[in-house]
Amino acid sequence: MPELPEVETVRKGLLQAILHREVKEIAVHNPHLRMRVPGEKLFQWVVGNQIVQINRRAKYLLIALANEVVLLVHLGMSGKLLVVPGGVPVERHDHVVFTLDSGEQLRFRDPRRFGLIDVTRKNTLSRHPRLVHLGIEPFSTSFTSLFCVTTVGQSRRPIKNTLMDASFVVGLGNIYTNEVLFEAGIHPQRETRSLSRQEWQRLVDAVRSVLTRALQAGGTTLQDKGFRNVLNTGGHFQVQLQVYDREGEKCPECNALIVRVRQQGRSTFFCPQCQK
DNA sequence: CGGGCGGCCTGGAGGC
DNA sequence: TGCCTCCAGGCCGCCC
Repeated sequence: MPELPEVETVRKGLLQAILHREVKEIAVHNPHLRMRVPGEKLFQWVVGNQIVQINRRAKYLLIALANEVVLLVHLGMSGKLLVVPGGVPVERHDHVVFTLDSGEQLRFRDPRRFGLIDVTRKNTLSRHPRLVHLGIEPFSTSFTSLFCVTTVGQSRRPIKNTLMDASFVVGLGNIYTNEVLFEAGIHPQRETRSLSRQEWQRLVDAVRSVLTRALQAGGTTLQDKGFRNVLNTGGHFQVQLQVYDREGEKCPECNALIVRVRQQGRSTFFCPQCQK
């Protein structure tokens, strides 16, 4: 669900909607997210401060305030950050509501509560326990085939598991990992250490290309309940998906039937003809 | 210590 | 119509 393109889409929406706004009020309706929402700290550190920057690290949104405090938000599976006009009734899963000086509200809505909200000081942000183990950003110029060979080139895990491991490279979830492997023509169950330098290059290129196109499409929204941006509208990349959620359909390249297997407890989709 | 896997959580889909 | 089971999946903690 929210992978890098979705989180980045939300970030762009937040830049338009809430940059330079001041947080006037915070209401925590349900603190029971993946990690307990630190209500007291939010009230003391966030209320009365202006939003001065909105960044992203991996799938975390980092909302920086004028007092050198940073709000961390992770959308988990079903989390949304919505910007709504004042006066709109709060819904059942609006767990945390930030009221801004414009009168609008920023709402964290998350039916499954896999999301996370935390607050930390800017000078210790990089040592935050949720950020400290994260791997490389896929759009970093340091993310090269040589980097991949050096860091995970000896691993015996299936390549799909490696790509989804955020301590290696961040931002890829199940949907985009399937698409990346298809674009690179690599079988998801290949042993990581069996990849040639050329295949790693195809993977690195495919990661950037798939993520770029998904971002241009505003992310992937598979069902009614799926991903939404801050204005509560969906993305369009689902129509460009080549293999994900297309079991039994024809491969767009060779017309072979797309296969689904279970890997790492997750659905894996691939073309048995094109992906070697 | 690399890495596999269970559990968290709810709503929707499908079977009967 | 209603009850049940299964499934979706990011990430952490547990354990081999």
